[in-house]
Amino acid sequence: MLKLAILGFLYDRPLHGYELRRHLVALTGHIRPISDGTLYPAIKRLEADGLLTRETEPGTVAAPRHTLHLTPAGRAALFDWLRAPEDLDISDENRWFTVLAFLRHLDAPADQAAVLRRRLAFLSEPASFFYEGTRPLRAEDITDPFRSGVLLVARATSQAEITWLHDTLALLETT
Amino acid sequence: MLKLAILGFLYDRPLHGYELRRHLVALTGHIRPISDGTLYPAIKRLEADGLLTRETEPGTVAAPRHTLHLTPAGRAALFDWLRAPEDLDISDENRWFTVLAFLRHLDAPADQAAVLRRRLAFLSEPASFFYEGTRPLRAEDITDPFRSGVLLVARATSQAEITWLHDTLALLETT
DNA sequence: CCGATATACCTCGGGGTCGAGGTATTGTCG
DNA sequence: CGACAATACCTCGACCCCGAGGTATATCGG
Repeated sequence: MLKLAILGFLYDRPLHGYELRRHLVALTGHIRPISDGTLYPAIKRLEADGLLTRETEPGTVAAPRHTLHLTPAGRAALFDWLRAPEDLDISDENRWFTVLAFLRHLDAPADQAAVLRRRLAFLSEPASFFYEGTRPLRAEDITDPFRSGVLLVARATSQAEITWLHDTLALLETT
Repeated sequence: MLKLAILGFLYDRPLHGYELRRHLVALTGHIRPISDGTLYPAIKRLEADGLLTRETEPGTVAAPRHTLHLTPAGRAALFDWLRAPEDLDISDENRWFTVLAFLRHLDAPADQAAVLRRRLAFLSEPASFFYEGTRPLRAEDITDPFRSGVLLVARATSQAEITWLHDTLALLETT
């Protein structure tokens, strides 16, 4: 997740940790803040896996900076992930948004469309949120205003996204 | 998160682990599946903290069941959490939905309204998802269809939820 | 009566995340 | 000139989650 967001940002241009952090904060930070204790070990792991290299430059503003460059293996890992996201990347909105943020890096519109279709399939599945004993509750049966809020918002979200998915899939097919 | 969902479900009625699991799967399982290796240790932790007790009953259908009962301390912990959710519970949609699923357990409408207002404040904050170098990008500046999809869906979601929040807050004030 | 399935629970290792804390440099304001 | 903020990076322990695997009982079809 974090791992792939890092690769995605570095694909555009080499960054040093602090800049990378700003990008990550913009992408998901308002939802779920990202701490140094998460970011720097993640960078180390990626370096250890050979997906990126660090080049130390004398600090232009402050302490010496480690500019991070994606390796060919790093680019390959990014493409692999984008072509075949895990189920969690499809179902969890936060992760899904991260996939979308970098999906343009895939060059084949057919590959992009395939990913969008997986999300569409997921959103089209009926989901029941609540149970009364063993019986799943329908939206109409729920009297609690907060729980019906959950259903209302969830449905509005899927509707908006399904519409967008159809539009974008149509657009990809004309390409 | 999981912890509080467990307390929330047990508040309604005592359940054994397997039933609890079904409830949890219905609530968030289609987004993010919950594994045994997560659930049972969580139950153990709650028991160790004195928030629930386990009563072993001879299995009615299969293996002996451990029926889980909320203790007074468990009920108190649930109320504390609902009255003052963490920032992450407010900002992360998955967690927020869990808060909403159990918010009816608070008996004071003023307390419920205060929680809804925190979510409203969060959704009203302007958020920029993407940067070009150091400059935050506006929705109009984004040409990538996938990234503009992120913005479009995010905006549709907040709009729907803001409307619902206003309606529900009005409803709570008449009570 | 055998195997499959559903019920029901548990452990363990690997791995990721977090917050708290630490180090060091440069620029800015009073 | 001294304090402070911003830049820039790093470590550590605590904690939580996950998947893989294991145990055991009841029921039902063939």
